Amino acid sequence: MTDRNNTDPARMEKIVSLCKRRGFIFQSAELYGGLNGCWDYGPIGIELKRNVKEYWWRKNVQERDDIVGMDGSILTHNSVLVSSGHVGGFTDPMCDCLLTKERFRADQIPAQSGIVYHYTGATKKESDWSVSKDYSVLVASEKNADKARKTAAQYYAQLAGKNISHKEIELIGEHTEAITDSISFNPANGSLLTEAREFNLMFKTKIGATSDENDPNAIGWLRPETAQSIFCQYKNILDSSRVKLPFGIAQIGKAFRNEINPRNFTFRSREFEQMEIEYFCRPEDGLRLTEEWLERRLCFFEEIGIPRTHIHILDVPDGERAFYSQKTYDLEYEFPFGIQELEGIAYRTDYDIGSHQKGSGKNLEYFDEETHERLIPHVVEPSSGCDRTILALICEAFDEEELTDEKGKKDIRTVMRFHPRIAPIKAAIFPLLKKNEEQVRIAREIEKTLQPWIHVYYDEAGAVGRRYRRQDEVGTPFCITIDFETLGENDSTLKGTVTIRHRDSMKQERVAINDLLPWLIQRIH
RNA sequence: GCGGAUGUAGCUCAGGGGUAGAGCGCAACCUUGCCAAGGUUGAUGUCGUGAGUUCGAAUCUCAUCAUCCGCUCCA
Repeated sequence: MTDRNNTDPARMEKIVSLCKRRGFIFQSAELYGGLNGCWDYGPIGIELKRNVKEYWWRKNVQERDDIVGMDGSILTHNSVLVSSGHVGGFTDPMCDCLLTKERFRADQIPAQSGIVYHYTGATKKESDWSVSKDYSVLVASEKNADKARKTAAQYYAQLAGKNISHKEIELIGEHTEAITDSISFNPANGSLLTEAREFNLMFKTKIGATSDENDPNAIGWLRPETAQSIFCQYKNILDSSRVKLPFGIAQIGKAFRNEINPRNFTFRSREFEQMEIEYFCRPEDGLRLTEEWLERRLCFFEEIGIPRTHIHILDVPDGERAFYSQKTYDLEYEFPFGIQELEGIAYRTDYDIGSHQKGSGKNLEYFDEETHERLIPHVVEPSSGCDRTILALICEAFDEEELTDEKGKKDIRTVMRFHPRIAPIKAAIFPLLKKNEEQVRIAREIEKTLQPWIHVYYDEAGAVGRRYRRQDEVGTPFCITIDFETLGENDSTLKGTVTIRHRDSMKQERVAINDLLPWLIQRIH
């Protein structure tokens, strides 16, 4: 098994740098110092992202009879997220140890009893430094008074500054108190913890110009996941689309989480895009369909250029899954900053539709025409992080190839080895020499012919070798060069053909201009 | 949120209380008959932002924002 902590920061830095240099990804509001956890896609990056989203949509909606699409609003009704459990449960009450600064989940601290030593402040011996700040230490009994005093002195020594020893601290206002079942103290050292603070990971907003702070109807949220709008519209889609169990609803869209600590380039962002399917089924089919979706999703990643050998399948064990999930697979990718989740495939049982039936008071049961049975559908959810997929594709594609020319000179070629079907630019078109009017004319004609069908790029600047290398850095799989053979010089049988240079092998072949479009479409579809 | 580091041209980075630097890249022209870095010319920076110290700050101090590393977190 690969070391989960095997990281390569230097490689990641090169990737981030290339992303900026070539217009894949920029930091949001960089002009103003940057907005933490937000990123913008540039001209090349957006093409890559569109290609991935369009391919996902094609495979999961257009090429299937049993899945339909939707696009829900980002602003979300308060009740939706109350019913789903996000308003109450999407928070982590956290507190910090005042002495070690270690962080704890407030709800996971064991209750403790003992004697608390309270202090109101401290002074430093033989100096005029003093501080009046309350602090307390919990110890098992009064026999541990020395330990309590030492811990308190360490705390105040820290406040006094660097290089101050706890032995130089004189404590003020000591008094004791017996206490039972307290969760205010660090179990490891007895130090007082900070007050538990709620970290709600959702962005809250007010709806309406004259909204009242206290009116629950005026509270709105930016959705923390796209799934809830699907669950809320499940009944409308059922009634309007003539779908029958099992069926799916697919959605691609933005979601927002106020992450405590955005990290690792676009991997953990506060604003991100999800590609989700909620696949509704009968209870007895849930586990089987979870396995089917796992396989289908692995195929998808393979088809866009991430081989399944590069994906780690994590069968999330009991106790680590969300409470409603009976089975969850995490698909993880080996990023240069570590192995991290790309997609989750979760069997969510009837939790979602059940919660909204309960929360709304409306009947959301499915009526089976054949068996005359009413049931709450179960849900299998393949949920993919779009931006994470893009980042994985960029990391997977990035390559620095060492070349040696015939004179023995070494050279590094930076090349993005995207699968042609997701490559931002499918083909670049070059006249061999921009001074040759006939070559330029034909190149422009080819550009016009291909443009309605595929994304192409025309370039005539500098030597053709340099233009090839420029395209390598944005991952263009094919370069079309209009040369002297195209004009019929040297060999009249080659008239009307062009050179196609392959990105990965750098090999060349000749293709007739009239065959170009089908030749390309066959390779990029 | 805590601790450490960093922030100077598009990228990578050097420098350093008194005129803003290099390489690559970019633009134009020349050259170029197929894999970048040959020639000539050129553009680009409030030295992350704000405040303080100073006759003078890109340089020193503080704050702030952002990025990276380590913790923590990721229903």
